[in-house]
Parts: sequence; C-alpha cells; structure tokens
Amino acid sequence: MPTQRQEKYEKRLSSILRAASKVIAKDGYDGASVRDVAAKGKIGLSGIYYYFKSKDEMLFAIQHHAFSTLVRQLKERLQDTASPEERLKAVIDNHFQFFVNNMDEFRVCVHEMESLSGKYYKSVLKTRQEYFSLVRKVVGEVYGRSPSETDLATLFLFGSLNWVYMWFDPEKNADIDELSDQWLRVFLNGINKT
Amino acid sequence: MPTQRQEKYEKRLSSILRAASKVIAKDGYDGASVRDVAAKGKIGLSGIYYYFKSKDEMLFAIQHHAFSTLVRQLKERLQDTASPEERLKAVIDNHFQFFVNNMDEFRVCVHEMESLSGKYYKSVLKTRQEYFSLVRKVVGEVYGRSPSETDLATLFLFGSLNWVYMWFDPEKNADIDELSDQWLRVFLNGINKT
DNA sequence: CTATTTTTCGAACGAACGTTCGATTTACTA
DNA sequence: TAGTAAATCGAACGTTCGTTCGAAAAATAG
Repeated sequence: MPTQRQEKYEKRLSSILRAASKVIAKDGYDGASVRDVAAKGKIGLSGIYYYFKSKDEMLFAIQHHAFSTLVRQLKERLQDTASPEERLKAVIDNHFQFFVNNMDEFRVCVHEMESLSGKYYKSVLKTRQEYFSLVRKVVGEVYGRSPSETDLATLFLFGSLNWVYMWFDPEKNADIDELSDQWLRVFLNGINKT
Repeated sequence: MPTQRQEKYEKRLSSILRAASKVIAKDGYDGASVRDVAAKGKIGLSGIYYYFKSKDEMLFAIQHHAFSTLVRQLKERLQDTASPEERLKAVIDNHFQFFVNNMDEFRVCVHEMESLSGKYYKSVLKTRQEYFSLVRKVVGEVYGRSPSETDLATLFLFGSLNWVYMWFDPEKNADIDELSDQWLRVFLNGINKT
C-alpha cells in the first residue's frame, strides 16, 4: 500500500533516472554533467541532490536497477524452459529484448561498468556476477567441455551480445526475434558450411 | 634519412603517447587529465602542448597509430594465406596478438571510439571501416550467406574479440595461440556437440 | 484557513579542468 | 665557443565541475 506521495516520488525519480541514462549514454559518465542531467530531467541543478546524494549514487541507481531487472527477467524465462537449446535461446533473446527496450540504460551498464568504485561498484559487481553465472550455467548445459572452456565460450557470447550497442540501428534491425535466432544459430553451429 | 634530432623527437613523442594510453586506459578519456598524462610521461603540463595542439589530438594520435598498425599487420598476414579458414585464423590471431602487445592502446581504441569528433573522428572512422571491410571479406569467404547475414556474423565476431579487454588476465590466459584456436573453433563450429 | 512537510530553487563554494604564453634551459650547429 | 633552434617549464587565464545551503514554493494534513 504505497501512499500517493510515495508513488509520485517514485515516478519523478524514475523520470529523472531516465533522463540521466539518456545524457550519460550520450556523453559518458565523466562527460555528462549533473547540470545536463538536471536540464534533461526538467529540474534545477540542486534538485538532483534531493533524489541522489551524489553523482555516483545516480549512476549506481541506473546500473543496479538495470542489472536487477535483467537477472529477474532471465530467471523467469528460464523457469519454464527445459530444453538446453531453448534455454540458450531464452538467454540470448532476453539480452536482446532488454537492450532494445532500454537502450540508454544498457549502454550505461556496458560502457560505464568501471566508472563506479567502492561499495557501489561492489554491489553492482555482485549482480553482474550472478547474471554471468546464470548464463554460464546455460552455456555449460550445451557445451560439453572443461570449465575453463565454458568460461571462455560464455565470455565469447557476452562480448558479441554487449557489442550490439555499437552498431544496432532500430530502423535497420527491426526484427529482434530474427536477430536472436541468427545469434543462436551462429553461436550453436558456427559459420562453417555444414 | 631521419636526422638524430627527428629520431629523438619521435622517441619522446611515442613515450608520451604510451604514457597517455596508460592513463586514458585507466581513467577514460574524460576522466584522464592532461596533468596526469604529463606526470606519467615525466614532462611538465605545458610540455604536452609542445607535442600536441590539444587533448583531442593526443587521443587521435593514439587511435590513428593503433588502427593503422592493426590494418597493416592484418594485410601482411592475409597476403600469404590462401585457405579461407587459415585466413580467418589469421584475422582472429592478429587481433589477439595486437591486444596482448598493446593492451592500453587497444582499450583506448575500443572504449573511446566515440570520444573524438569532427575531423579526428572521421579520420579514425575511415581506418576502422577499412579494418571492418577486411575482416568482413574473410568472414564472407567462409560464411556462405547473404550480405546482411555476413555483416551480422562479422559484428558477432568483433564483439566477442573487442570484449576481451574486460576479462583478459595475462597471468591466467597466457597462451594466446590456444586462445586464438578456441575462438576460431567456436566461431567456425559453434558450441554444439557434433 | 493554518501549520507542517515535501519538493524545488538560486546563489555560491572551492577544486580541477584544458589551454596559453613568455621565460628558461637544453641541445645542436657553424 | 658563440649563437641559434628545440624543448621544457612555471604561472596564470577563464570555465566548468560536483556539491552545499538556506530560502521559497508547492503539496498535504489538521
């Protein structure tokens, strides 16, 4: 039972967070000024500090929310999928879906992974590692190799997936399902003629 | 016939460039101050501006040199390799070799791709596109699919290769040849049991 | 309507930034 | 060795940065 006040507060907070993601995605964390974020969020400079105690905490809020969502949604999709290949497909599709629906946040998560430090960094790292473990497990179910080779194959997949923000064009690559399918196909069978 | 003066100048310049790469790789382009670069390069703050007319030009020099080297070395290796699979192996190995031998520069190239603008950006973009075309052609020689699928497969490969700076540990992943081999194997045949 | 709490704001702070410039030191040349 | 050119330096410039603070405004509660 959230009060009306709390709801309004959270709406405002996430609207500012969206603005922050947009500005940081464009200019980078160091390049983005709190003043720019404030302007984009239609709030005064000092108003930002009513919602966050520092610029760092703002970045943390973005990354924490994004990674938590990513992990939660993946868990849900894996719960009712048994076949190893379908589970892998779920991993890839979940990643792409999150990307197209949250481009700015995705970019901020991938590109500003090391812009945090201290407790904020550690906290996000923990969620990130949980996500990696989830994916690694699914990869291992298909890939019958040593643990270290499974690690590398997982990193191979992550790299290919995370690079997407460098080239993706919503107009040209409109069909995400098809993209997921091709990604799965290449990762499963490679590019060799068979 | 370079004079002794010119040689000394170039030595100093590339030593400063190395220092700059190290600092920018660690703190990011916006996060790295010219003062930090100067200190790491054992030169005064204003001394930097004897070698570069701006911070932007310094970043450009790093990226231009790195990408040019990457392209030149790949061309050389492709010249005396005929078999499509061996050519693909050359692409992957060349990328990894450049990475381990120039970790800081590599990171600056991948992570600060969009930190340049204007003529500097355009110039680096051109070299980057040349590199992409080279790799895309080799991928196409193996992958018998449509042009757009070849594009995606190439981006798939690039992502997996460029992500390496996020996880590579020189102590744990000492054997680059083996790494190249595994990358080739996964990209060619996928992770499926065969 | 009044009192109280939540939200926003303007102004200012010291610090750090990229860049400039004239002077000084170093290295080479004639 | 004297003179010239290359290389380095210290000090300062105007800006922009993240953050703070007390007052004003808006929204809620009594």
